[in-house]
Amino acid sequence: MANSKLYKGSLTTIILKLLNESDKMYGYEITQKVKEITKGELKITEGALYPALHKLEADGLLEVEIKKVDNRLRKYYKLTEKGNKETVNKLNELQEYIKTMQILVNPKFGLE
Amino acid sequence: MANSKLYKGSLTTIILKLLNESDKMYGYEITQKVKEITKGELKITEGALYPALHKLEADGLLEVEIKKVDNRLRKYYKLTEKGNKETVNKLNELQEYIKTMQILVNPKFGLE
DNA sequence: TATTATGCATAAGAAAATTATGTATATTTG
DNA sequence: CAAATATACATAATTTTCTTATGCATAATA
Repeated sequence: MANSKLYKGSLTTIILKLLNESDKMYGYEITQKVKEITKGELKITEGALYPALHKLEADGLLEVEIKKVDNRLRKYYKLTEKGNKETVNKLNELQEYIKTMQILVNPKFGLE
Repeated sequence: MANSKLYKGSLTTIILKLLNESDKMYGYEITQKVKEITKGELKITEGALYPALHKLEADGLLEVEIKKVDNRLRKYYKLTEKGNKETVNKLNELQEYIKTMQILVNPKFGLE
């Protein structure tokens, strides 16, 4: 995923947020979008992405629509209502995480 | 560790940073310090902490000094020179991670 | 024509955590 | 004073999440 292990656990948050912005996306599109936005910093591997998408679908956060484009299959994913709520949760957790880590790592943040 | 999975992968960074500030600490002290600083937000479990400390020691980032206090053992850990360098790396990686995630999650950050 | 890009998927293994124990002493509380 | 909690270490089984390695198939490019 990247040179740092910190990304472990954040894939779901990334997927949900991208779908929250883009209405619907397919797997390969997600990998390209992330690569583009992060200027190559972050590359989502298929081995991580597809199982993650399947789990989100199984959990009822995503729904799928299969389309054939240029004779190739695309599985478009979009957020369900439950998925929308979970996106909000995940984004809040990310902000919490960042705040907590900054307190731990930069003690000056804790005082003010 | 916390209600969010995002902390996965950040334990090493936390340990190194705390030792970087405090010169030397023992395991239990680390768990208490983290709980205190984060006001209970983050609780380091022993099952995660001790193996992590042992790995850092095996990798030559920490060195140990055992002391008996009040008839109980304490294993004090402190950073080696290698550990100091790795601390800098880990903190840089954390800043990079935060920056990247903010770009992904808050598109406005990407434009400036 | 061979490689790269597009598009999906899974399986084996590694890494890092959780959860559940285990041992032992010191202190506090009912 | 007995029981519970705090201090202090440790490991083992399991789970989660990722990497690495494949596999299949079509389209576009070199």
